[in-house]
Order: sequence, then C-alpha cells, then structure tokens
Amino acid sequence: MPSTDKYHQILDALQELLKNKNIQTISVSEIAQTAGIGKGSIYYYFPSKEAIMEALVARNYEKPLETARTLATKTSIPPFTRMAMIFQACRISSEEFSEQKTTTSTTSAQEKSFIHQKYLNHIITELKPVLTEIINQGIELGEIHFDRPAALAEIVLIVLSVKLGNTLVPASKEEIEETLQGLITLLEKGTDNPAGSLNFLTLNIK
Amino acid sequence: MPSTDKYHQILDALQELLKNKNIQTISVSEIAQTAGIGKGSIYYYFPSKEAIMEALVARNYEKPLETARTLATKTSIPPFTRMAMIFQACRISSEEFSEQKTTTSTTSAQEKSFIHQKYLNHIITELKPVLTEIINQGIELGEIHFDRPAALAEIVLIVLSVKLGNTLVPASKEEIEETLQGLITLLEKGTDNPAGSLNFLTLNIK
DNA sequence: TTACCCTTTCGACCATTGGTCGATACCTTT
DNA sequence: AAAGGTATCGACCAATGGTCGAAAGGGTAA
Repeated sequence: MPSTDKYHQILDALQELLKNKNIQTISVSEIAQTAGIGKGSIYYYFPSKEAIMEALVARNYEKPLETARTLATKTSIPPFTRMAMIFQACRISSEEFSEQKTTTSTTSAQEKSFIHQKYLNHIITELKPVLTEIINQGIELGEIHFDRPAALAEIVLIVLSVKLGNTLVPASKEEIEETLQGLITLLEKGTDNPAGSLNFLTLNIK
Repeated sequence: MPSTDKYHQILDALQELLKNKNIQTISVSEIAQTAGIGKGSIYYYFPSKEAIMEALVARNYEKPLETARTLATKTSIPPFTRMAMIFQACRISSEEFSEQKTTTSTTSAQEKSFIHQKYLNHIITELKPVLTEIINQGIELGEIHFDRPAALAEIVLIVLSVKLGNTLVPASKEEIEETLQGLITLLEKGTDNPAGSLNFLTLNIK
C-alpha cells in the first residue's frame, strides 16, 4: 500500500500554495515541486488534480468531524451547546484554509470559491446526519420544538457554510454578522425558544 | 460600439453546449464553432471564458429579475404571494440551464456546479434588496413579524438557491422537498404566521 | 474613384496545463 | 542473486485559454 508520507506531503504542499494563490492558478507541477517530488508521483497517489483538492478538504475537516461525532453521544450537554461547540470546531478548521493574502488580488478575489464548493458539499454530507441526531435529542428533551429535524439541520448548515466560508457570496463582516443574527433569531422563534437564548452561538463569528 | 448580434450568438452557443456538457469540458474554440464565428472574435466581445459564463447567467436572470423588481412595487398583492411569484419566475429560468442529459454522466455529475456558483452569487446580489423591500412592506402591514428583514431575505435566498439549483449539494427530489418544507415551517413560525399558511410556496417545487 | 481610417473578423500561433507512459530505481522475499 | 511487486520520475502529448498581426468591411470626404 502507498505510504501515507508522500500523500500528506502533497496535501501539505497544496495547502501551502493555497495561501497565496487560488486553485485555478496552481499547477500540478507546482504542487509537485513544492512537495519536493516528481510530477508523475502525484498521479500515483491521486487520480486527478481535483481529487487532491477533495482530499485536502476532507483532511482539514477530519478533526472537527471527529469532535462532532463524539459530541453527538454526549447527551449530558444541552443540544444547543453541543451545536455551538461543533460550529466552533468547524470555524477554526475553516480558517486554516483562507489566510487570504490581504493583498487585494484584483480578479482572483472570488475564484477561490472552487474549493469552498467542495467544502460546502463535504460539510453538508458529513455533518448533517450528526446535527440531525443532536436536534432529535433536543426534541426528545423538549428543548427544541420542530417537526423536521433533518431539514432544520440542513438549513442551518447551508447558511453557515455559505456565510462563514464567505467566498461564494462575498460580504462584509457586518453583513455576515447580520445574517447570522437573523438565523439565530429565526432559530429561536422556530424552535420555540425565548429570544436571546441562543445568542451564545454568536461567539463563532469574529 | 460592438453589435449585440454576435454577442448574443456567443451566449446562445454556450447555452446550447451547456445542455450536453459541463463547462469545464467546453472549449472556447467549441463555442466559437457552434456560434459560427472565429475564435478570435469571441475575445473581441468577452475578455475571458469566465466572462461569457457570467454574461449568460446575467442574461438568463434578466427577465425574472425584471419581474421581481416590478413586483416589488405592487403593494396591492400580499407580500408572501409576491415572494411566491418571484420564486416561480426564478425557477423557470433556472430550469433553462440544466436540461441535464439524463445520461448518468459518470464523473461530471457535479462539475456543472461551477456555473451555479455564479448563479448563487447573482441571485443573492440582485434579488436580496428586492426581497428585503417586500419583506419590509410585509412588516409594515403587520403580516410579517421579524426584526431583521435583510437577513431573512438572504437566508431564504441562500437556501433556495442551493437547494433548487441542486448541484452544489446534490440531493434527491424527496430531500429537496423535505428541506424546503422545513424552510417554510421555519418561516411560518419565525414570522408569526400560522402553520400551513405559507404552504403555497411549495408550488415551486417539482 | 481613391484614399483614409476605424471597427470587426479571423485563425495561426504561443505558453502552459492536466494527465500518460515507459524506464528505472528500490525493496522484500525467495 | 534472481524475481517481482512497489514507488518514482520527468520527457512527452494533446488540448486549452488567450494573443496578435493581418486583413476584410464599410463609412466619409475629396
């Protein structure tokens, strides 16, 4: 079986390059060079350039997903608190992606979105079942009143991914804050919780 | 000034090609050939391949946006009804994009998402202000109770774009239905409207 | 008609890319 | 030492997005 050494070397290289350039402008040869291996070897570990991206996304969310899955069983913690913890974990990993050069890269501003698309997909696929489970527990506990847990989970995840990723639809800090506050309010009213009771979710932002 | 004839010929060609292939596999030469003009001419009308895509998205949503803007002033129609009408208009235009060949295109299934990203961006940017205005009117009328109209508008648009576009996070018809029903329920409870009162929004789906 | 000029059209051309391939080095195992 | 699978490589290929100088078209003024 292929060594995981080189595999991660490649991912490291891509991550490094991602800090300064958007994916479309990163060539496979460049990744190889940065990783210090031959270009051919890349294709020994990955079937395509796109697969490298996907693997990187998966690797970056491995830890938060682990955390989330563990949290799903910790029924001693209130559901909404666990939700907040999950978001927090995701947020941290999410930031590793985009240390966006503050240089206002003229055209390429939003081209980075290609990877965030993968990221959105990954988040929804992996996190939705976990969050659904937690919401279900909240419903049983009587802390959440809503009859479509899966839908609720997905809505929350979609909005959070799109807004926190902030590259699919670029917006200012204030706009993001506003939208997320709106989401919290909507959640409070929608799950029959008093206004302000979910405010701690806001900690994620900043 | 450049004739709009050729300009639209190019857009038509791209739209035609889009029916059977995903963008990444459509070459500029191909577009030129389909449009019946030389490749060089393409770059006389558009600065880049990406710009063609953006122009196509914009053109396809010109009509529904027009409709939406008109609707924004029709205060005689109830706000939620107008919202439904806008979604309906968008839905129709959205379908022109993806007459997805039913052929289960092996790998390329979700690669079409590149264009839906533009589409998401376009929808949010253009439609959010309009929808916000309508919601504001609803608030004044006392039909909607929510203190963050802009956020509400954005949340709705994000979820709708992502789920109706259905390429950023591929899902089955049933899942889409479930999520949208959840959104409607959330909207009802969140805006202090009785359960079932917004069910007519469901007409969009199918 | 001729001369001029600006717009439009073109396709050969270029640099670069993602991906392939045969060669070859490396390691165990026999 | 022979064998055979595993890993590594970079020259190579077809194709792409984009450039460019040339030239066609067409309007105007003399």
